[in-house]
Amino acid sequence: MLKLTKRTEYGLIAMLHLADREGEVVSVREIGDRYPIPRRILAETVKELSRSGLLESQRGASGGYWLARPAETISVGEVVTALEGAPALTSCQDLAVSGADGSCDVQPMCPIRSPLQRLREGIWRLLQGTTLRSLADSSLEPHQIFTAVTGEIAPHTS
Amino acid sequence: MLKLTKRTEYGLIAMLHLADREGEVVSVREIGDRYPIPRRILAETVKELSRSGLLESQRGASGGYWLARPAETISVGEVVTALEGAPALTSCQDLAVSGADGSCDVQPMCPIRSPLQRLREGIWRLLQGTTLRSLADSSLEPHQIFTAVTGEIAPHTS
DNA sequence: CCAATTGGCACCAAATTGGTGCCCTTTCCC
DNA sequence: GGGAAAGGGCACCAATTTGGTGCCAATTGG
Repeated sequence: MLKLTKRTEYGLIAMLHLADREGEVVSVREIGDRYPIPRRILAETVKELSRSGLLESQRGASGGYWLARPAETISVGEVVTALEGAPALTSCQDLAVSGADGSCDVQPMCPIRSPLQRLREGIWRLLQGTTLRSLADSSLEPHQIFTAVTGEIAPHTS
Repeated sequence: MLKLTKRTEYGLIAMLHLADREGEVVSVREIGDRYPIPRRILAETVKELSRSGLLESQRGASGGYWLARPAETISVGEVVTALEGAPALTSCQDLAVSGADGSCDVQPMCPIRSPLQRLREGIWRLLQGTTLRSLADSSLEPHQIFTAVTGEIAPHTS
């Protein structure tokens, strides 16, 4: 099913929120208070993003998370990859590993003929080409961010 | 998980095969003999494509399926939609229905601000912009077609 | 020391996927 | 007319994926 998982959506929301607070240390509690997301899952998700190196964290009382890099250098694709793995193809690696027809054995040039692979790659490029900054700069209210990502309406936007 | 279902992959393979035999009536048996796909599922899939109007069929002894329209007018997006439904957003319909913030109530103009929606739309456009013909014209051998779509290796390419 | 916060696992229920079984209907061909 | 070859319709099933919890340990500021 060509769509992102809830966890990925949550992750994007969190990343967006952190992008908005760039420079500050933000706790999961704060993020959870703003969006109708199961706090627990949010914590899991953010933890995962931290493990993947997209976020950095500080434990303890006044701890929390923050973007590991500037928002304009983090792509949606990276978030997706971190939370649900690279979209199967990753160019043509998969084929190379299984020892396919032999045309794309060496990694150097990789204009895989398979047009469908290219299609998938196109999607991938789309994701990689969209940065958190470009997402955040659309001047969206918190609840709008939620709506934008999930397609649902935020119940308790507080 | 940003990826197509097996059924969709099978569907694409079948459509590609039928595009190659444009003008002829092709049975599921023939398609099934060429690719390592559970015949049964293939039949289900093709039936579905027929119900969606992408294929036409003829019952009886020498029956089979054929493309309902020229291969250059059928997009990958249509096949995907037929087999796994339209990718959730279909522009902004979903939001409008649920009565969101009010900006996109009327259907006329729809430059939804939500950039993520646009992202999903971009993917969609990619799929809609790729025709069966453009897929088929990459001069692929049958087993290469299979490999292209599934990312696996065809066992009995016969 | 205590409360706030992140870190790590194991576990679970529901939905989605991938795949079968079984039988009916239509049509060609002998 | 009858049988074989095809498509059509459903119901059903097992494995995987998703979405979500429980529970507790480790860190750290006050």
